[in-house]
Amino acid sequence: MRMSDETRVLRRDAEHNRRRTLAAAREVFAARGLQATLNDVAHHAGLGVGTVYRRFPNKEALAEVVYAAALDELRDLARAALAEPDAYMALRAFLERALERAATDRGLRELMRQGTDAGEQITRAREGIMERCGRLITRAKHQGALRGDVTVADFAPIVAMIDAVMDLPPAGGADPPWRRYLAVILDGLRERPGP
Amino acid sequence: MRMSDETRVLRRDAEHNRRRTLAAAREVFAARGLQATLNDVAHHAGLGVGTVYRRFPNKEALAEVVYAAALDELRDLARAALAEPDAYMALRAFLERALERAATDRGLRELMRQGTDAGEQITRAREGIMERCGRLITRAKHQGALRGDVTVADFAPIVAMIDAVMDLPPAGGADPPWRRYLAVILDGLRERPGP
DNA sequence: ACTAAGTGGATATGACATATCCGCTTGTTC
DNA sequence: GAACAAGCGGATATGTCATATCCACTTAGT
Repeated sequence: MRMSDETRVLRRDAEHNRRRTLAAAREVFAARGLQATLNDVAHHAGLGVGTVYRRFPNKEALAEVVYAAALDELRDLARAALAEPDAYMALRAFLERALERAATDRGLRELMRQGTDAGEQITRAREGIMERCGRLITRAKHQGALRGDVTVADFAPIVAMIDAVMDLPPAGGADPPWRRYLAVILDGLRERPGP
Repeated sequence: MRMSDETRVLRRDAEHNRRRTLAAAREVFAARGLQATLNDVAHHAGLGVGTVYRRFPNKEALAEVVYAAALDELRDLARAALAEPDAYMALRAFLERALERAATDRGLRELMRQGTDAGEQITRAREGIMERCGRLITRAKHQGALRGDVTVADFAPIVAMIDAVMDLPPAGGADPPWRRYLAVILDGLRERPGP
């Protein structure tokens, strides 16, 4: 009985190059987004294109390996947020952390944005995140912290809006503008004491 | 003395096709954005590619003719807003109208977004809009309607954020979601009575 | 009827990404 | 240390796509 292709033990140099490929992919995707080519990744890793294609059938498969863990982390973050007593503060903290992670990684952002094509694992992680954030929102409403008209459907648009503004450079020495806009939006969605 | 090329009188059929080209360009750019090809435009107009290239040297020139008037209108709208007594309400009304116009026209949106390449006239119109909105914002602050930390620099990001969310379909029979998000953001930037 | 102007669309051009192929090198095994 | 499977590199085939031109043919205007 022979091992399946996926788990076959690689020759030492091959394993080394696989790691180099993944590290390079992380950097390149983070800096230039998923539209970077496998040639870019290969050269950034100091390898030939053929070497990369020997390990990964195409860019999507590589991206899946690179980002599966990252998305799982975010999902765990969302799960942890559900344990907090104050749902509004938990949601806010989660968004800040998740977006902070996204701020330094164009590829991650593109993956979160696009509903389609991303692989099985990625899709499942994203659904997990959505589901938990939905529950956070519902609880925050019941706790009277969010306006009654806020729903899960607002989650993706909020992320999209901040995403649109994420590349703005931090003015002066302060932190980047997107944090302020996130605060504005979340603030705008708070329940206000009636007049 | 002969007329310059720009104002030369076209043969009747040529003039007719020029108009058809412009009309087709308006529709195609509005629906698919500026990345639509001149081939698309030509065929949508029922013309050959060559015919379009005879009148317009390239896509940018065509886009300039198509959108110069539209941007001038927006600039006039901004100018009119400056005449209103309540600067905050004027700004809000202007944004609603301008974005409403943009909502039905991808090409217009792309033109407003990209700082670069757009032609002379377009650039000037956009600068005119920015300048007037800057003054509106300043006045709204002095009138105590906007928070002290709001500046002209917030204008482009606000537009970008709404733009990111503009293609969301109107849920149910209501009006499109971007209006609500614009309201949320503007509301979040209002000066609040101290605690 | 003559001709300058206009027309269509096949096609040249050039950019670019994906993926493969194969002669050569290297790690591993016995 | 020989033999060989595994791995490597990168030139190149392939495919896609947008831009822009060219020229044989048609038509408006006089």
